[in-house]
Amino acid sequence: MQDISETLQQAEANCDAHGSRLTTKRKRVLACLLESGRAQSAYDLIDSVKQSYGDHMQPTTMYRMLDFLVSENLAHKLHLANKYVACSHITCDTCEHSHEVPQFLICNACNRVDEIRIDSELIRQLTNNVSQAGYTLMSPQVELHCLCGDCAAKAA
Amino acid sequence: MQDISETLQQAEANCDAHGSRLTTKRKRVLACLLESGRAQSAYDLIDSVKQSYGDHMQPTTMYRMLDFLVSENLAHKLHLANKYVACSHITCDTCEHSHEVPQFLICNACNRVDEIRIDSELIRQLTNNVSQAGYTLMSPQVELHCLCGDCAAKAA
DNA sequence: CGCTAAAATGATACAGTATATCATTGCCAG
DNA sequence: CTGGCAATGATATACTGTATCATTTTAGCG
Repeated sequence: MQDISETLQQAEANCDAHGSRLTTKRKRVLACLLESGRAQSAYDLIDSVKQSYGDHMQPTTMYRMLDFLVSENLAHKLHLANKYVACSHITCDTCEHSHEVPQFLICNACNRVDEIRIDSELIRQLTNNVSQAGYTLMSPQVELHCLCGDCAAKAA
Repeated sequence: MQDISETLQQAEANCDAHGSRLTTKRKRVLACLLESGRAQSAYDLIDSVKQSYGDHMQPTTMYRMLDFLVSENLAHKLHLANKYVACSHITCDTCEHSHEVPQFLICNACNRVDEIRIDSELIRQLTNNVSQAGYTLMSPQVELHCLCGDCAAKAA
């Protein structure tokens, strides 16, 4: 597990590299996402930021922060859960991962999220299914409702 | 394309077979889903039922109807879109399909939905990914944001 | 430096999705 | 025919997300 402030620095560097700005507020939201390591709703994050920094953000503001982070590939929106999660590849040097199709495993119980890479052959088959059915894939992101190891153990 | 009233009869028979009841209201909701052939939100369906039958259902009621239909495998909830769609396998004689992992292709533009079967080898790989990451799959349902052929043609 | 345009943020209101809770009705087994 | 359970009604409210317009901050430029 990487140091969070280090990750934030890297994120800022990534933004600088193509002329966008990781402002204080944006950084706070990202920091909260990184610290929790879990998926959080926009409203969860409003609470987190308030808690950690005493900064009360309006919903509109929070959604703007999140849109920015997602557009910069610093975070992902999980549509299945209506929550957001930090990208697990921020500190990778290149953008080689950003062009892969991510597969998200979302723990229904504790909102822990693991972002794993899908085998490219598997993606090929999925998209093949899609085009055979006459559809075009828009946002190739696979999300699955799961139970993480810890929560499965507790439940048993 | 199968006749809708025939599908409804089959659905009722399926319910009877294990002692649950496809009441008038439940049947109306299912009929609306079948007629449209598209994904509809709970509130869309309230309008549809009102339109077709003059029956005004409260949100609470509609969500109960939908929970029932989903639990009977007569409909599916599409979490990506927060919408509901009729199961495309109601009229299959056995429940052989219900144990497969469905893959839903959702048209972002017109909400048309196709439910296709995923190759079992592909499922094996997906679930393999999941268990290697220490997770247990809860609701194995793959949903993908797409554009259907018609809408892609219009957009061009 | 001071101006200006664009980017970022603030503030208010509201639309859309979903659930909690308690009351009432209808059905059928004994 | 009645007691209990399944189904539905009714009201309120919580959660998720967006529209709109105002204000502040920043970067670039003469």
